[in-house]
Amino acid sequence: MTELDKGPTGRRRGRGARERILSASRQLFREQGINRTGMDQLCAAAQVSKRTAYQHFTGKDELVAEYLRRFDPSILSGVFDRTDLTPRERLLAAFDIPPTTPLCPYIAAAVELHDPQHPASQYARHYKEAVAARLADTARQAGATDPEQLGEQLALLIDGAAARTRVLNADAFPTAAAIAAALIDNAIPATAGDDRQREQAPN
Amino acid sequence: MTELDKGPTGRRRGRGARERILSASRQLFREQGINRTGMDQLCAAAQVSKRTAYQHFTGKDELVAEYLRRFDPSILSGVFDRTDLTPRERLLAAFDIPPTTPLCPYIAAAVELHDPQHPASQYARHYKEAVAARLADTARQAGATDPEQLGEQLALLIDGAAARTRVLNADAFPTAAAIAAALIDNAIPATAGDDRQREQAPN
DNA sequence: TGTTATGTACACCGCTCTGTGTGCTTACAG
DNA sequence: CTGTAAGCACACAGAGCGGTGTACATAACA
Repeated sequence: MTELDKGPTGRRRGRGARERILSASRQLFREQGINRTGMDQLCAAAQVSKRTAYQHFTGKDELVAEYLRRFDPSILSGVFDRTDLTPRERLLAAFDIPPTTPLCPYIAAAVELHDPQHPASQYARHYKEAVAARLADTARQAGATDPEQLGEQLALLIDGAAARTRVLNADAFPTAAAIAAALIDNAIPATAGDDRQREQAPN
Repeated sequence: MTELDKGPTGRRRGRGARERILSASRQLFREQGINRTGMDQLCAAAQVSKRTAYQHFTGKDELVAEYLRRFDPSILSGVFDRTDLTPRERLLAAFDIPPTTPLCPYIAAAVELHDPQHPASQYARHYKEAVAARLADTARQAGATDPEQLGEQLALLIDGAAARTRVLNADAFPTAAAIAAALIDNAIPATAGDDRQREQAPN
């Protein structure tokens, strides 16, 4: 129901099937999981004939991979580009996830597909590595003594919060953010960076 | 091939079907995932007729729940009972997982089943809460100022390492252990506990 | 106008899945 | 030896799955 109803030319059906399919994927794969969402149901939700879907994607596997590739915008990468925040604040902002996000789709895909060679699994791996790299970059800007290590640590915290949120059905990101604050303060020398003028994290 | 071959009376087939089924579950659910393991395949591996399987379990859902319930022994709970270790060492020992363990089956089940109401999902939730509680207990023995918080933090690290190991296909537990060491040292006052005589973790 | 790319409708294939029905065999206890 | 509980073999139902074939409709552009 979000942007399912306007193709590139404003028509409700007709041209723009690919975008409607991907939009429906984002909704259904998250709500029901990948394996529990059939192509029939997905096509019905996208108001697209099954035949058309298979003209845009060679199979469900390719659709799933493309679904993951289209995910990133503004979920995390937006955080790193916020120039209104100091590097340290940007690192912490990565833990301010909207509670609407049920589970990191990359972890979900890797677990559901259960095949490390699946295109979507490979993309999930690359994405996670890219996030860790961006965290490391930001850690470097914040003056961390070992930015790569801090980036990897923060990435692990994000994934832990995502997994735990899913299993426990309760938001685990505040806990992760508290750990992150402690790690960041430990990793940045007292005189480094440009934003050490904030108080010690409450932990 | 582990203990598939000896029922309660030592017979290879015949009496003891239930245990063979659960044993095969442990193997196949971990190797292939729950959804990708059919009852036919599972019964074949257990050398049990399908009819017998459905006389022991009302359905696959119940089997999956029982599979999870039978898992805990010695995977983590063994760590907490090791009296040869100091409390602090026990907390860290939780991160020394054998590399044979592909992914925490509780996270895997929660993601694969995708239904928080599923009996197995509920058990996974309870189990994760129990582990956090035991970590908190041990943290209290180690003299932590806020044991509940430390327990929750360490539990999150374990789950993060498990999830990240799965997605990246690379062991993330060393990273988690390093964070854990830092958190533990931060959370235990300098004079508390009985084992502060160890060197600073290399981080 | 006509051509072409795009999308539709719908039946259909082969496969796998969970779960049953039925009748037969075996192991063990009394 | 015999009764009974446990297990076995095997076919089958009913549904859902991913994916295809065919014939038709429409939108965009020349």
